[in-house]
Amino acid sequence: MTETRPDPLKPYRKGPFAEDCAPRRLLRLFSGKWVTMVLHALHLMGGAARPGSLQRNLPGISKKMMTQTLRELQDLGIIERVVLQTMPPAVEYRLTALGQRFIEPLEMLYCWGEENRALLDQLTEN
Amino acid sequence: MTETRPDPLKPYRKGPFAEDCAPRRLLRLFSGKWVTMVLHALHLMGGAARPGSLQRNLPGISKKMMTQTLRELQDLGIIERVVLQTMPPAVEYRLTALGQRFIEPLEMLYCWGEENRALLDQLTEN
DNA sequence: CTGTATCCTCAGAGATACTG
DNA sequence: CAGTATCTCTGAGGATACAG
Repeated sequence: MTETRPDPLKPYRKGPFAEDCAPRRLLRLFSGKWVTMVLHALHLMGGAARPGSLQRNLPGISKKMMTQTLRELQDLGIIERVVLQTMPPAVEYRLTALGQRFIEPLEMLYCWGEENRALLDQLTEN
Repeated sequence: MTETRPDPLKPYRKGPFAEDCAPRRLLRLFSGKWVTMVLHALHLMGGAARPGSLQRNLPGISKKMMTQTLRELQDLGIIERVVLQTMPPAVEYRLTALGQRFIEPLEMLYCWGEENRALLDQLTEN
């Protein structure tokens, strides 16, 4: 117990390409299958949307992955869950101020991808 | 044998957030654990580098993942494998013209990440 | 030094059914 | 409609030993 073993994360912390450097953390955030799509959709929908609406706009996502992704983004402080005081009560998710900031690099990527579709098509498919 | 089952990819192909739209393909390319780090390192090293050198600059990557990532990028036409006619012969990998183009969005992300380290630190860690 | 071949683990992702 | 709870499974990622 309390064995003295080498920190398994240590090797990642050295050098100019450290595993947990800022850019890498951004890339990790974007590496989930649905995170970027949910954020992008949320952005296109004006920064706020109801779960059902989101799900209908993201064909292929399961209810589980939708909830899971929303929860993750919520825990990160990127979106917030708001209970609307309507009758009957409704739920919607909104980009936070922090979340809005992360839309910037995401939209950069989306724009680049759309403008350079030709390059992406050029990639040898396998 | 040639069963007639519903195309499992079909649902992803519909709607404005299609799974295989250009921006998504770019994001998928960048979602591998080492792809972006290898490309970024290669870029910082002048667009060409020997495998051993790359590996020393990417602490934590195993030889297997190194080879695998290089092979993948090579198959996509993003990098090329060059055998140097030296004595003894040596190998190096170079960004192709196509590959150079993909450096653009990647460096965008890296820059954004570095300039916005504060925002990334602000994410509620869990 | 470069690259391959195995084997293994575990987390991400999905299918399904159930609860307010 | 929103959300939870299980169960399953594929495959990305990693460790290790071997080969040219």
